[in-house]
Amino acid sequence: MKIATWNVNSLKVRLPQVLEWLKANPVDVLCLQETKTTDDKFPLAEIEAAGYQAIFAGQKTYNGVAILSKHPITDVVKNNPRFADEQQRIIGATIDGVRVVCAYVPNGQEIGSDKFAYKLQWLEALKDWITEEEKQHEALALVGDLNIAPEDRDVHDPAAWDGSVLVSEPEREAFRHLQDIGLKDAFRLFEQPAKTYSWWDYRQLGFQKNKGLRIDHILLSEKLAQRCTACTIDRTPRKWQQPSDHAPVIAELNV
DNA sequence: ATGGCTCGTGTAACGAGA
Repeated sequence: MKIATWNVNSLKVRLPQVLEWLKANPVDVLCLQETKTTDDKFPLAEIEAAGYQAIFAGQKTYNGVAILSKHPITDVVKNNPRFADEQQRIIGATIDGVRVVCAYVPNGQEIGSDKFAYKLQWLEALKDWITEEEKQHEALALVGDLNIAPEDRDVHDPAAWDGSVLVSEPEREAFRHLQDIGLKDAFRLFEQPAKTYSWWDYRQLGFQKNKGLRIDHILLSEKLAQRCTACTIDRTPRKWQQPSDHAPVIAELNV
């Protein structure tokens, strides 16, 4: 199974690129974040025409997540049952025996803000819920825009980013707590080129200068990590015209 | 020091992202 995650920053704008990318990268499962569209406007027909089923949880203007799959999707869950949330940030399902949880973690905006507190509470509740899910599904993948660069090597300029949102110690601690419950960062299971990132600022030629962060992740339960044979970030669509600011992350699983 | 771009909304700026 090939599983991928991509923050598309508006599915309406990016749909042609999603279809183009799937044509070149026919993954089994593609998790999307920031679809920014209500469910009644989700482009289901186009996605089905490309050979994928889809489940989605969207809202107007902000957030929104979806899972595209070549294979049957069962036991769909929307949102974290342990955390009341107006924002559509989680969708999960079982596909080919793998529990897939697609997450769009809050950005946090600024250290000390209400949004930052919400981010940390959200992550704590996510960890509690995933702990329960792991008991029922030993093959589990938590994937998405986790909005945390877990280590300094995931940041183009750690000094410039020091103490700011996405790299702060409380956020990194929350990321480690996800590792404490057995989740493995698929990207770090393998030798990787230095300065590999998944997001680059639209401004100031961020991509051209590789001023990026690795904030999109595929985290695997221990059983699944043992069956992971590769994890890469595909920079190609970031070079396209009118790109998302994020690039897809792909993992290959021997399941 | 700040903002620098790209979304949606809605049709002008503005909030939000990261």
